[in-house]
Amino acid sequence: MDFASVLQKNEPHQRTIIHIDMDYFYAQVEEIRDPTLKSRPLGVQQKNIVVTCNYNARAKGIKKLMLVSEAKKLCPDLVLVVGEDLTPYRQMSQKIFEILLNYTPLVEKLGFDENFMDVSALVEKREQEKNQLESDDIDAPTVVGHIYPSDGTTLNACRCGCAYRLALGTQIAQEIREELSIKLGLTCCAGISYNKLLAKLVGSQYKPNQQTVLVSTHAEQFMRELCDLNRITGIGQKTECLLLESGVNNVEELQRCDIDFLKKKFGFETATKLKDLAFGRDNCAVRPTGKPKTIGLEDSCKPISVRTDVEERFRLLLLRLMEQVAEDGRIPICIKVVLRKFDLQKKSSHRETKQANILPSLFKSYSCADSGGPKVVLADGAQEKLLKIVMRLFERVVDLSKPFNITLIGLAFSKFQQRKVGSSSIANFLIKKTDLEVQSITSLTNTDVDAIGVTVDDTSHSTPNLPSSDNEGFRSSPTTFQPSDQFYRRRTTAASPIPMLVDNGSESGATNSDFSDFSETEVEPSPKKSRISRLLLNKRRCFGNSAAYNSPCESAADVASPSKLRVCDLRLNSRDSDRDFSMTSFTSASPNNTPTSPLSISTTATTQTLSVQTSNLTDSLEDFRANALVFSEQHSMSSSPSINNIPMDSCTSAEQSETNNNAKQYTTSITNQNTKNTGNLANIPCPAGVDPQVFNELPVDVQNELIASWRSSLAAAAAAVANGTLSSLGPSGAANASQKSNVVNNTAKAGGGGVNSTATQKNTLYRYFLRNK
DNA sequence: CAGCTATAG
DNA sequence: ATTTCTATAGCTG
Repeated sequence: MDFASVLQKNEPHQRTIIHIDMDYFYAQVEEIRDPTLKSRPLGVQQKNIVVTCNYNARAKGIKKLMLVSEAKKLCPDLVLVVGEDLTPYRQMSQKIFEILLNYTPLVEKLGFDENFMDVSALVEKREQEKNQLESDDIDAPTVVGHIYPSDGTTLNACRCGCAYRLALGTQIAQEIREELSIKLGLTCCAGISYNKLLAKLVGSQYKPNQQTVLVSTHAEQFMRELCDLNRITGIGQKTECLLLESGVNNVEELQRCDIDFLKKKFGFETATKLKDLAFGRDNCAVRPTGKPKTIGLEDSCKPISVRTDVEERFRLLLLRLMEQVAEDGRIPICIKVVLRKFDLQKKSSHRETKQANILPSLFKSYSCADSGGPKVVLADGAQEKLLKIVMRLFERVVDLSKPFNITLIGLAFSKFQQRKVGSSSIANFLIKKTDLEVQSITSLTNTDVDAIGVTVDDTSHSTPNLPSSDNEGFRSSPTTFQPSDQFYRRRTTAASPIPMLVDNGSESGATNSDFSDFSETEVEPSPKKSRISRLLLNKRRCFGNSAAYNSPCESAADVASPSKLRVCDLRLNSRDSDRDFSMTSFTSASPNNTPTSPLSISTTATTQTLSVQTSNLTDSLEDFRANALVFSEQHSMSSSPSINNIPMDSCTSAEQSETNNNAKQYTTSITNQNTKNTGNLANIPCPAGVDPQVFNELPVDVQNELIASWRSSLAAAAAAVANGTLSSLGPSGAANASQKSNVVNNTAKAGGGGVNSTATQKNTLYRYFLRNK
């Protein structure tokens, strides 16, 4: 018995999969919104297309994706409902999804109107219940709905017991369909089989509002009878074309054809996959659908050739998009524009996209009394900032000095942060996964924020705003400290004993696109990270600290200082982190150290700092030192001090901590900001904003160079103020008549960032050593 | 990583 | 032949 069940687990038929496919989904939703439509031929219209229609309309010959003009000809009394805003369909889709989740957590959405469910566990439970009855009731369970093939074959062909399980599956499918009908008034089809591919395909055998089951013994035949290759999910137009070119015309020929022949044409992976598909083999799991990775909108349109029209479209898209983001509750840190240019040569599916990272501070998050968790809205003024970013991305696709025609405009948010509270919070992450101990949540003075003239928004959970500049809102990895990406990456760099602090250095925080977004104000190209790293490494070697350099932290530039973490940034990506946490066994942490949730912390008025202590601190000492440098570098461009805020004598004793090569000295205080320890000071004056600790460790020649570049930086800033210099911005080349005003407008808007960009745009040594102040 | 293509509904 | 409005996975530089 045990042996048999082990064998059974290795059978490819052990699972019970149900595919649920709503009938003519959009049209059904519209029928619910207006029940009088049920008795009439109904089509749902997007632009000039009838994207779907009910069965009354189908009876008149209306097909999916038919032109409106054509449909009207076929059926003059066709009722058309515009369905370009997908909100009602999205909401209904969500209701369906939630009902399905009551049967099993293993529900995977495929579009708005289809779902896969792995009901194996439910089936097994019912099997056991039946066995416990010990009655005469050992007959196979009644099969509900259609059986493939339709020749009266019974469901007992396979010895592994899959027929029995699938019969139970048909009962479950029936229950699901009934519930959807009663609770939502929706009809659907269901396919029941032992894998996703077959469940999906067999479900459409009988439509609408019916269900069909398929057992393994007839899978091959079933696939063969599909005939058309593109009926197989996974074989799209391109692949079908290639197969047809190769002389493979239908499923049967794909089943028969030489695998080596396929391998030559498609490579090993694809060839094997194609063969498997042809025979109905598919072992891929039902992957539970979580929060979306992107939230986007797009709008096709008749050619647009004026910048302001484009901007207006983007504004509307952004507002609509924010409704979804609000509902979602996560803060996105990347925005992408999607454009289709009118181009007869290229296919209409051809799209160009540009994306940019954005600051979380553009959003405000608040908890909502109503059920659904936190909501996210745009921060004050964020709409205009985002729109500016969007238009700049637009201008990277479209050369405004030439005529253009845009036929599709899209906007999408991605890279979502997620609030995590409780067991998966970041502080627990620190406690459990590392040797770190959360010592205290100390209040960091927000003078560094105030000093640069920014008001901190007490009421929001958003991060403090960065100084006002034309680039405000951009999130640029190399210039702005944002820990979240590093958290994402940390998931895959598990080796480090201190995941918070160490990155394996393989990934650069800087990205080309980030910098090209900045390039309009940053005259110099972005500093090469490797250059900084090498510079730092060399400095270390001067001090003979090579041992510390053999630590997992290879690249100083990739390290983030935990002492600089803003608690409100401590959000993890939802699903990924959930998975990682759940799959990692932790030793339990002291409950007393269970931290306040990031949410509540960040509501307080001051910026917060996580102060941490590590037991093997000596090993990471060098990391911390490196952090000081790196963070300064990251911080300098986005929060470059205005001239008024550079204290000429800032290297006073209070600001400086002791110069000491002994690592243990660091254990008392990692965050220099909180250090009361004034220590003995080096004689060399330290440039403003540079960590004296760091400064003092530099070779004399570098110190001198640093001071020199500091002075020149001051001079530049002074000059900028004196001249009222504005940053040069953007392409202001010859504009044709219709776009001239746009260009002027564009230039006028460039004013914001003047001093900053001039003062620190030089790629000076000083900039790299600016401290986080 | 950024951007594109293929895929699916 | 190809359209609409999404969303994801995977490839490439």
